Amino acid sequence: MDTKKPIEKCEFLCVHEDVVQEVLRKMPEEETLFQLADFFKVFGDSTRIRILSALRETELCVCDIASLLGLTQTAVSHQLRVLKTSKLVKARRSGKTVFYSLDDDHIHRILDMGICHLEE
Amino acid sequence: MDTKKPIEKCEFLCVHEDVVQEVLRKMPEEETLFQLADFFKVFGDSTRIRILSALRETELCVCDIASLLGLTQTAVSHQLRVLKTSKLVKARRSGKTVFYSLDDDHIHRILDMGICHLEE
DNA sequence: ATATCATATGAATAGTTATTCATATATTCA
DNA sequence: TGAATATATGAATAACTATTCATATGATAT
Repeated sequence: MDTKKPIEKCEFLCVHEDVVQEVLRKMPEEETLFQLADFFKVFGDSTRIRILSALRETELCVCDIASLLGLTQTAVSHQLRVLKTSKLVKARRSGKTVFYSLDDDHIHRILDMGICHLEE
Repeated sequence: MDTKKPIEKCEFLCVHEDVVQEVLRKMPEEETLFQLADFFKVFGDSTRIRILSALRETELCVCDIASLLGLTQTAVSHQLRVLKTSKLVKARRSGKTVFYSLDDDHIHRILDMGICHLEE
């Protein structure tokens, strides 16, 4: 309560304590918010967005995606792993080839919503 | 056509040219996809998500946000600038205090959609 | 089995970004 | 005007992440 002030200067002197408490009570769990940020983070990279956007049309193998987007096979493979870990895409093996596709229709909608937002 | 192969090894030998062309034709503009990634990127940070989540309840001043989330005033201020630049929040000055709030209802819905997705 | 092809992966590098520190600006009050 | 307060900002640092390089794995065909 009586810690030395010189260092703290303007540290939170202006806080509206009641408002803060009320908001804290209403907000979702910390954990939920971290998960939410992680969720959006996956969409927040142009390479991944372009991959998802391509997969929105049809399933594609790694080479097709690389060719399509002008990326190396390795870069695509790494990002597909991220997308797969996040359950945004799924893989289907056919011989030497692995075909990727969007994991479910939900992903479609999220992309559409984003594009829709840009158009405003 | 007859460039030396040794270096290229497995570079795109397996491409399904017709499929690639078709997808390319249907995909949105490159530019749109980059914008889309940038849009999601703003949501892809836990500090920003927590700030937005707090502002979902009510407008708040910088100090309140900092106190609420256990962050420094500076860190909050920097992130508010990012959010403001991206048109996700707006500022209202009242004397020495600046109150921030979500820029429009749209942001609400995007957050809700994200949370909704997590709950599946 | 061996060679070839498609994909995956570990490690290193390069590029990006969030936070901190120091300080500046803007507003109020005495 | 000068002191105090709330917020903003530039520069440096620290943490993170995408890409590349080299190589491994998995699958097919000869």
